[in-house]
Amino acid sequence: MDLLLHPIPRTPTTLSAEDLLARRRAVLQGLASCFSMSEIRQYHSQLIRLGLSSDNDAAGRLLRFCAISPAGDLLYALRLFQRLPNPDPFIFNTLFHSPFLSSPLLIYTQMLLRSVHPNQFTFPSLFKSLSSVCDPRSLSAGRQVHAHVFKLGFHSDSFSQNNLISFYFSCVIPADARQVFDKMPHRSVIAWTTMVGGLCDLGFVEEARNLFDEMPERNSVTWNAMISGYVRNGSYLQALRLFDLMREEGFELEKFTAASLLAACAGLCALEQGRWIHRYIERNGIEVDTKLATTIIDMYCKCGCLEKAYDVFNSLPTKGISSWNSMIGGLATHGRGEEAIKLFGEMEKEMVPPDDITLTNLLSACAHVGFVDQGRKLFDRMVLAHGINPKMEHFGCLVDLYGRAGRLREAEKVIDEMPMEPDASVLGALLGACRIHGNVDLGERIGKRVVELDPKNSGRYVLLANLYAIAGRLEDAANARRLMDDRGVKKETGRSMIEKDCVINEFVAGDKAHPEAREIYDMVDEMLQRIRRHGYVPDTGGGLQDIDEEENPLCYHCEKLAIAFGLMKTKQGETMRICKNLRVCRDCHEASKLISLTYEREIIVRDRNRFHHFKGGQCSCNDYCDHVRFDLPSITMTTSDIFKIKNKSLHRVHISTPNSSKSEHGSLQVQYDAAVKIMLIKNPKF
DNA sequence: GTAGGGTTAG
Repeated sequence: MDLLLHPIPRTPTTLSAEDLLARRRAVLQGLASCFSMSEIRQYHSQLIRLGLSSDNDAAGRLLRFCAISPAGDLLYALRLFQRLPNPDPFIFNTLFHSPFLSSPLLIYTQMLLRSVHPNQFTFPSLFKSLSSVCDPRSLSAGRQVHAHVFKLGFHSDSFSQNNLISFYFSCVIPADARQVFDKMPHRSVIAWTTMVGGLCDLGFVEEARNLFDEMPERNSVTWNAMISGYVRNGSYLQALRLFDLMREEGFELEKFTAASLLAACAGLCALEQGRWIHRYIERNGIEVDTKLATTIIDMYCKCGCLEKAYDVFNSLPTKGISSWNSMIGGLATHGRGEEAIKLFGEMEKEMVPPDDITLTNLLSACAHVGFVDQGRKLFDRMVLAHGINPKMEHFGCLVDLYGRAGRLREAEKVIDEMPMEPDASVLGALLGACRIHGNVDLGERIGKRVVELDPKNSGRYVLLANLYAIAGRLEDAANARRLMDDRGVKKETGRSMIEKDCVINEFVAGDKAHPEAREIYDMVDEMLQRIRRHGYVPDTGGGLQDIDEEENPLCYHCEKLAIAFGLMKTKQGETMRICKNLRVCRDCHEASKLISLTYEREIIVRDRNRFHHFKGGQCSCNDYCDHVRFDLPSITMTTSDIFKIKNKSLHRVHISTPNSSKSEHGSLQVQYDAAVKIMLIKNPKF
C-alpha cells in the first residue's frame, strides 16, 4: 500500500514531549544511514505515526534521499513535497539538486507562487538543473531566472554567477557566458576556470588558451582544465607541452592532471611518457581509483602494450565496469577476439553486469577477427540476457561484422530492419565493406547516402572514389573527388608518429622537414632494397591505388619514413611502435611484414581502426583488415581517356608506370602511349 | 539541522 496516498492514521500517542523529541532524534539519525527506498518507507511511516509528516526538517531528509540518491525515487519525493503545507527553501533546493528532475522551472514557479524566498543555494542548483535538462525551452527559462538573480540581489553571489556561466555554455551560447563573466564584480579563479573549461567544451581551444594566459591566478584545477581541454579537442601535443610549463611554474602532478596526460599519451601512442606518468603515480602514492585505473589501462592498450594493460587490470582489487570495458576494448582493437570473449566470460562469472559499451567492444572484437556467428549470437542475446537495448553503434558493429566477412546482403538486411534511421557510421561500415569486397553497385548506392549524411568528412568521399577507382570507373572516381573539392572539404593528411626519448617524431609522406630527413630517406631506400630480395613487389605500379595517400609516391609513405626512423633509433630486439591517423595501406602493410622478417624486429602499428603487430613476416590481423580482398580488374585506357579524366581532376588517382603491371596483387594496369608516359613522369601530379 | 561553483575513463 502506498503510504503517501493512504497515510496511516495517526495512533493516539501518550508520548511526553521529551520522548517525542528523543524518538524524532532517533528517526532522523536512522535516516542518515538509509540506503534503500524500503528503509525510507519505514522511516516515513514512523514519522507519520509521530505526527511529524509535515515537519520540514524530517521531510527534507526523506526527500533528499528520494530526490538525489541513485537508489531513490523522484516521484516519491514529489508526492512528499506536494503534501508539505509549508515547504522551506531547503526543500525546493533539494529538488533542484535532483539529477532526475525534468522540469526544474515548474518547481521554481511553485516556489514563487508559494512565496518561498530563494536563498543563496537556490540559483546554483537551479542553473545546474536547467543545464542538465535536454529541453530547448531551458534557454528561455534560464534567461528568466537570470533576471530573477538580479532582481533578488544575487548578482554578486559568485556561486550563482559561476553556475550561470556554466548554464550558458551548456546552451552553447559562449557570448552570454562571457558577458556574465565580464560583468562579475569579483572574478574568482573558479570563474576563470569555468570559462576555460566551457570554451574548451565548445571547441574554442585557442580562446580558452588566451584566457588561461591572462589569468591573474592559477591553481592545479585551472591547469588541468586547460590540459584536459586540449585532450578533449585532440590537441595532445599541446597538452603535453602545457604540462611542461606547469612543472616549470612549480606545480606538482596530481590525480586529475595525470589522468588527462595519460589520455594525451594514449592519443599519441606515447608509451614512454605514459609509462613515466604511471610510474609517477605509483611512486607518489596518487590514489588509483576506478576511473584513473581505466585511464591507465586504456593508455597501455592504445600504446600497443596489452600485457602491461593486463598487469594493471589484474592488480586492481576491485574492478569497475569501465575497467572491464577498456580491457575488452583493448583486446578487440588488437585483434585478440577470442581473449576478449574469454574475459567477458570471467566478467559474467564475477557477476558484473555488462553495459552497452561492453557489448559494443565485444561486437567489435568479433568483427575484427571474423567471428560472425558468435557476434550475431551476442547481439541477439543483448536484450534478453543483459537487458540492453541495441543502440546505433551496436547496429554499426553488426553491419561491420557481416560486411568485413563479405556477407553484404546480411549487412544490408541489418540496415533495412533496424528500428532507427541508420547514421553515417552505420552506412559507412557497409560502404567500407563494399570497397573491401568490390561490390560497386551496392557501394555506390550507400556511398552517395553517406556522403550526403556526413558531407564534411573527407574519408567518405575518398572511400567512394576508391571504390569507383578499383572498379575501373575512373570518371566517377574523379567526380567523387571533385565533389569533395567543390565543397571545400580537405582530405586529411596521412601522418605517422613514433616516439623516441619522450619526443614524438611525426612524418608526412614525402615530407623532408625532419632534421634527419636525409638519413631517413636513405634508410627507406636501403630498407626497400633489402625486402625486395625477400620478394617485395611495390604496389605502386598497378595504376589505381587502393590507398589514402595517393598524392605521394608509395615508397616514401609516412609509415615507411617512421619505420626507417625506428630502425635507425632502436636496438635489435626492441619493439617499434607507430601510430597512424589513417588506415594502413596495402603496400605499407606488405612492406612492414617483410621488414619485420628481414630486420628481425617487431613492429606494432596502430591505425585508424585497429592494431597490426608485425613479426617474423606475419601480421596479427592475418590480413583480415581494410584491404581489398579481390583481384582488381585490368582496364585499358587510351590517351584521350586519360585527358578526359585529367580534366575532371583525376590527377589525384594514381596512374602507374608500365613496369608495375607485374604486380602480384592484380592492380589495375594502365596502358598509354609514349607521349602520355613522358608527361606522367615529368608531372607527377598528373 | 540540512546544501552550492571549476578538473579524470569506455
